Amino acid sequence: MTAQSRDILVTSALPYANGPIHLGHLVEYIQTDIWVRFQKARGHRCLYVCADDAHGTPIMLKARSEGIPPEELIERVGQEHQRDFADFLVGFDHYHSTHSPENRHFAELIYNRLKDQGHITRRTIRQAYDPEAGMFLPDRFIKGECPRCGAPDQYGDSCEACGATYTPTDLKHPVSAISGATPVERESEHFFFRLADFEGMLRDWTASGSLQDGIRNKLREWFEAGLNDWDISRDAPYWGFEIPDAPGKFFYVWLDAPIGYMASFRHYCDRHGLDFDAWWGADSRAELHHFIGKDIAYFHTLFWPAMLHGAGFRTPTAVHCHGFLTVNGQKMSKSRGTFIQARTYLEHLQPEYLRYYFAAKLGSGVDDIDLSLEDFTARVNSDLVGKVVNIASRCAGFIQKRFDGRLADTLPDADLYDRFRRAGEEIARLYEAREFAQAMREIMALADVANQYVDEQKPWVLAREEDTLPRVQGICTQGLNLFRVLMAYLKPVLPAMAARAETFLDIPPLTWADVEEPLTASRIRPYEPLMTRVDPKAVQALLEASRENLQPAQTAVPEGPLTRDPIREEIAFEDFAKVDLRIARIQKAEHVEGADKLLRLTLDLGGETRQVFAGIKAAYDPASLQGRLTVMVANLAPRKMKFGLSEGMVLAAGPGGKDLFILSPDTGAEPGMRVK
RNA sequence: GGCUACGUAGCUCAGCUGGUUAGAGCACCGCACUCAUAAUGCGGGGGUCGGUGGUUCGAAUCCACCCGUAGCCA
Repeated sequence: MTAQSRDILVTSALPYANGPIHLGHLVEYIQTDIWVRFQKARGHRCLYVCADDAHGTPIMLKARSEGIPPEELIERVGQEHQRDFADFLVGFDHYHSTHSPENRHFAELIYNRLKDQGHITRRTIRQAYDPEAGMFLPDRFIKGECPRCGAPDQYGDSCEACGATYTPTDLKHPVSAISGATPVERESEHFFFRLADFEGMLRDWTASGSLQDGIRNKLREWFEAGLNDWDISRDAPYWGFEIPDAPGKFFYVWLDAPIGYMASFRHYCDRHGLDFDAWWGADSRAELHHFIGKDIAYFHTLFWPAMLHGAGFRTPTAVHCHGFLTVNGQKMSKSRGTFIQARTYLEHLQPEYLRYYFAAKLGSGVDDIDLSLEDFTARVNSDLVGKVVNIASRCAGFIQKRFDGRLADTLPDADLYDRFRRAGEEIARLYEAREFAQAMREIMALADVANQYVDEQKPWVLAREEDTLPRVQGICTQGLNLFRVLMAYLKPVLPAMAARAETFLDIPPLTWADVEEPLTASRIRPYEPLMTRVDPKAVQALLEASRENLQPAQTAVPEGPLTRDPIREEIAFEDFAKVDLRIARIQKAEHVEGADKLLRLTLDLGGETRQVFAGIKAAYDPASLQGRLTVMVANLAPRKMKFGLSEGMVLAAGPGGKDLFILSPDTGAEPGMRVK
């Protein structure tokens, strides 16, 4: 049924070895793993490799702060990463490290070949240097005041308050984040990769149809802006590979990171007797697919193909970008408990819930996807347990009790089975195109049909009469066969549940081709629940645990709101009692024309309404405020403002700008209630 | 700030190159059923398709501007 077997090498981006895997990472590994499992199920030779990205300044500093050698840090984190991936059923064929002999070999090889062909140049640049720590400082390690808006404590590349971008030397009052010393400028010779040498080749590669539309647009923009040299060296002290014949100079971590794909595969080849060059040689006929996040598209669509081409290797067949993960519609947040680590999730919930939910939301585009925990619970329970598992569950009892576990010899509705079988073609096309969400929709539509079938046939009615009882065996055999087809289609997403289904049906591991023939006249085993429901309480516990996770981190930071803004002088109760705080419902929230910071709020006090102007425009979307309860100062003297009269104020915490947080009462509070 | 995406029912999302009364799942309401992990089936209510203006016989779908969200600016 399928075309000839393909050779497909697949990678996910290398996770950085200075911290744990979180749910945002998992979008990518789950997406890739589903695609790989699908290819394998279809009978292709598909290999999935990955590695830890184990070099660079952040790792060097983190190891230093823990008082251990970097080797020890990356070994430990590497083990943690692999355990997390394995527990999420991500099935790498090999997982390696960029701090490995293979990677050193390829980094040097590629560098030397590029250098021999004149694609490397040297140039002296001026850079911030920490005289106390004795090292050059990456932009992110310099802090100071924003040159545009004066916001304190901003990083060396951009301002979080006003969004300005600049270079570290523009910062006012810069300090090193490492030692606190004032950085000085110092000269150093750096090595550059001449990316512009490859513009023609890159334009051809871009046009070859292996990129998503959004990414192609982005590339066009980058081409128009012009391709600049890429700085690929860093000065000692640096944690990485020293550049050959250049003592004290190291490869920038981003140079050897993607080379880690090759190193990992090389290691696999050595163990399994594969011909590396057949996959990576310039004339390779194997496919090479990289799955990455959209934030690192630049490295994978420009530097990486250019490096490969320049060094005489093949270029990628495709680079697949995905978007970011938001939780409950917002960026993952430590304070909201939505910055969820893989390990924390595993302590509360099954990995396959998340695999299915991601599959149900992922398409081929670069759009962000949202993990809405309420939707997550409802979707998994309804689709997987209510629909799919239900088919097996409602048929199994009859076969077991009435027919001693024996399936009928033939299917009563061969056409229906055939319809399920033929749907596999379209579902495979969707998997191949990474349209997982659409594939899940197709599969669930079939699950609905299967439930309708059982409903129409009413085996529970037929089972009451002796003369209609024999038909029950056929109907339930039909139902179980429809379930089996669905399970084959879902197996890339739900490998563990598929394995339980295989045990239940007493069949060898399902492949895509198995659906060609129905399962008849065999014996099944006693039914056991194939999947249990998501417990909303476990979801809540997960959020709580994630919130707790960073308590230590927060207390470890010496500087907090209290040091910046100390508690004010003591007051008497009478002083406090003068302030009349009331619960208010935000009836309307709207932008004020011409106002930079203000929103106009119409507050319902449960009897009267007030107009209040609040300086929270940067922090809240008006639509998200409407209907919310909050707390206001109700007896504050009205104030005439440029845009109208403000009759009170709403309470909010935070330094300002985007970081403002208005108050919410617990459920039960009603507009007008006094807060005391 | 510039650029690239995105903004459709309470929630999560489909809607290809513009064309009859805008769709699905979940949630909600009613009915049926009781085999199944209170699962399933049938029916129903619910949307000014972010806003404003424009192109067109006709726009959720094209254009401009505005608002909001995300990413990139090496």
